[in-house]
Amino acid sequence: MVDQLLDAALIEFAAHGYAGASTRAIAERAGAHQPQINYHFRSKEALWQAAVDRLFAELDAELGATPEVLGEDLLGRFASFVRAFVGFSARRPELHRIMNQESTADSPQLAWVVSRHIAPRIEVLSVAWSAVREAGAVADLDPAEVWELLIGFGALPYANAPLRRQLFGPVRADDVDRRAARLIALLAAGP
Amino acid sequence: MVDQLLDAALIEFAAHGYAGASTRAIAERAGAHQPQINYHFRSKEALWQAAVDRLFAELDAELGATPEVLGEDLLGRFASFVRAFVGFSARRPELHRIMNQESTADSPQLAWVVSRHIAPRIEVLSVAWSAVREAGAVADLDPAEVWELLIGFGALPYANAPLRRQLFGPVRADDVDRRAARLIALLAAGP
DNA sequence: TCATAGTCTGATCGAGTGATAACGGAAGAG
DNA sequence: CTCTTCCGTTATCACTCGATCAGACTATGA
Repeated sequence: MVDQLLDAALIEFAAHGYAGASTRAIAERAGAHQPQINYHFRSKEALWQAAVDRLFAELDAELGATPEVLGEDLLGRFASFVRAFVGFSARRPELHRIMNQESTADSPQLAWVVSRHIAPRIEVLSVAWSAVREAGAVADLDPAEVWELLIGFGALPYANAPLRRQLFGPVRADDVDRRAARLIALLAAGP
Repeated sequence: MVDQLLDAALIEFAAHGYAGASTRAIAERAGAHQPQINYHFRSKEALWQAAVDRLFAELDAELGATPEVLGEDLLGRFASFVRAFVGFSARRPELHRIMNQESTADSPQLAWVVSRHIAPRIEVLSVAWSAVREAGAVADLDPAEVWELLIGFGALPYANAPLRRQLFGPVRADDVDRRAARLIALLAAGP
């Protein structure tokens, strides 16, 4: 039941934001009753944190499972990372939906997720990108710009899938591959 | 008073989403009492629509005021448009905050804003981009990808300014110019 | 068989939500 | 002066929110 509640919570929080999602809707989606949320988790906020924790754990599992071809060059490794990231963003749009919802104003939720999840990953990305850049394999962008391109072009279209579908119709079958390739070329060649 | 209510509504809706923003908070921010919202507008939804309408009117005013150098080439005109768009997104982050909030799930609000505001502008952008591309001045991207780069790289960092500030500190003075230049180079050279 | 721990259920709490009605006052027209 | 119209204020409506509680159900083990 804990897992069903976390699944339902992710969908509801991603769709309506922290304030807009109701514990009753989450419970109903999970096939449970509303007080079970306060039984298995202390509060709505604790449920939100648990759901976000699990989501980032999924992300790490997917990125860590990147097949690292032995001896592959730095750029090849970075390209694998980009492909995995785009794939995860398409399969699990909830992560960036929640982040976009909570990044519009300073809030305890934003401070919590930044210090616990985002900032450490920015650090890792910065180190990795500096290494690739010093090897001369990619464009002259700072880590912040790389981050912005990853999120803005690699994840946002999936986070805003309902809008995108209304504008451009159903997504192509090779959408993820095509987007990852474009993104890698963008980061390699640069503007 | 109508203008103060619209200003306050934009800030609250952008920060907390349609469901999460309360009419009392909007009224208090505007220095008014809550029933005045239902007096000047029919309902919370009508207030939201009026605020969004005014926001898109501001966007049109800014984009329409783009200084069009006589005889300037197609790419130059498109570059001016990009600069104006990035500048507006930085000065008025509420637009993309609201769009990101409402694009995470199908809703009456999303359908309304798409048919009334987004779809027509997509149409204009597509025609303009096709003209620039056929002139061979820019990269081989479809309009959907251009749209995604404009929003994802040109607007999202400002929509998520609270997150961005926590991660990368205060923004540089030349942030808008720098971003617009990068974006123009990206669209001109392509991946 | 009984006791215990873990989980679920229904009822209910106070607080906050959008919306409405009744009333008051200010300004302009006749 | 009086009537009318516009706008603001107060009070209150029914509803939903997150949270809490007592009691019921289930399973395990002594």
